[in-house]
Amino acid sequence: MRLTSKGRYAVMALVDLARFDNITPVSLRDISLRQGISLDFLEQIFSKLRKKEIVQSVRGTQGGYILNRKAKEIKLTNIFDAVDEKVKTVQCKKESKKGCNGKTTKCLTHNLWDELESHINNFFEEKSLEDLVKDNAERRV
Amino acid sequence: MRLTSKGRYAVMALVDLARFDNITPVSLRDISLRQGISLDFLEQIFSKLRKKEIVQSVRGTQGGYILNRKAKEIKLTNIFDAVDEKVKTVQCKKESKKGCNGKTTKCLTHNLWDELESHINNFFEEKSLEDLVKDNAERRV
DNA sequence: GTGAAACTTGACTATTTTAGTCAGGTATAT
DNA sequence: ATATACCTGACTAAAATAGTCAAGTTTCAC
Repeated sequence: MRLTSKGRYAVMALVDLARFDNITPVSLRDISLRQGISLDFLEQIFSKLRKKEIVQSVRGTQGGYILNRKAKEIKLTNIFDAVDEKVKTVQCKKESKKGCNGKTTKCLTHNLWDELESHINNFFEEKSLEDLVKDNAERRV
Repeated sequence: MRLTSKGRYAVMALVDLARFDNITPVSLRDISLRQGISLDFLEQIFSKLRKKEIVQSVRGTQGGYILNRKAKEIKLTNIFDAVDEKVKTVQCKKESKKGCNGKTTKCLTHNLWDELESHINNFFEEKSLEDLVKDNAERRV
């Protein structure tokens, strides 16, 4: 079970972005340099974040991105959802050969995986960008 | 973030195995048929489970595998550990370019990933094979 | 109005991981 | 003996990952 770079980078970049005043746009180039993430890759990620209205773009010189909502209102869930980072524990298809369709007939461990998925998603639903920025500020004191 | 088949199969197979009396060995062929898992793949998995002393093998005709410990004492952690299913949330290397070594200088989100890892591992440490078998028996009533 | 900075988009690709397969064994109950 | 079942290691096709690359468009600063 591992987290993909796309998901990890998305969060890293947004925490970086959220540290600023949210009025002056921050360029991806700066984030790229600070976080050591490829600029091209960041562009892919931010394109998705913008489509899901997590960030707003400002084009042209001095442009960049700013948060589209308050840091408090952006949960990890929203970020992961935007970049298609999903928690997948089961593989049972609608028409499984072993009769597991997730409803009437479940495989021996179906409940377990559902539980695990919820457990992880709960974590993502509770954490906001604000939490992360604060946690960081404290550690720097 | 997804669970690999190896980890999922290992748990499925062990739950299947744990339903029996733990005296008569259960053959991989049977598990393979019941759970729809390739026999060759199961052999790989059980080889690892045996090395970590989670199951015991009985060779020859009428042979198979039995649990090497009580179902209560086998936690998901043990199973995942045996088949090298690891929870990996960070990628920070000892000598990262951005100075994150996980100790003195941490990247902005290092704590978060550590927390997430613990959160998931807690789940695995609490669940035992016995829990899973019981949960299943109840649902069948 | 002309650069340069920065966002925008889509296609492409090398590498790694996954999820097995395959081919040979060895042990033992009947 | 022989069939059943464990045992081992090497191999491989397919999918996912982690980007790169190329060709734009927009807008600020001068």
